[in-house]
Amino acid sequence: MGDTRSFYEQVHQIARLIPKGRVTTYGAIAKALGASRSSRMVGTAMIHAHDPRLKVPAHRVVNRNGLLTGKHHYDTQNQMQELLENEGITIEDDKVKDFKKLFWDPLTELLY
DNA sequence: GTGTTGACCCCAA
DNA sequence: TTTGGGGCCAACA
Repeated sequence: MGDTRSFYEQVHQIARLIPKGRVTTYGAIAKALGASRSSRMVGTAMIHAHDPRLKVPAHRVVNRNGLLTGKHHYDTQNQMQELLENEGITIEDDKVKDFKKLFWDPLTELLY
């Protein structure tokens, strides 16, 4: 409300809060911003987040099934997977193993 | 002001 | 189980 920052910038701020070794979803970020129907925009915001100066862990954002839908936007086919595995996450078939356990919901985990 | 584009999501069959 | 179609809306041309 009355926020003049771009939607992308707001998405980036939330994404920076995702703990190492955890993941969240496009939809969850959208919901946390009060724009639950704008999940596609969250994905678009991740394309802009590719700039390392922004320090946005875009690899920790996956779709609602734990699928690595954004992997094609990285330099190599398995870079996203490697980044996650470096944080202790196991990937099977382009999906996050134990997704439910590793899922970090900005709404329930942030404000309590 | 209009049209197009998506790193999505939901639901029906 | 897997597909396919419709809806969504911020940003950009």
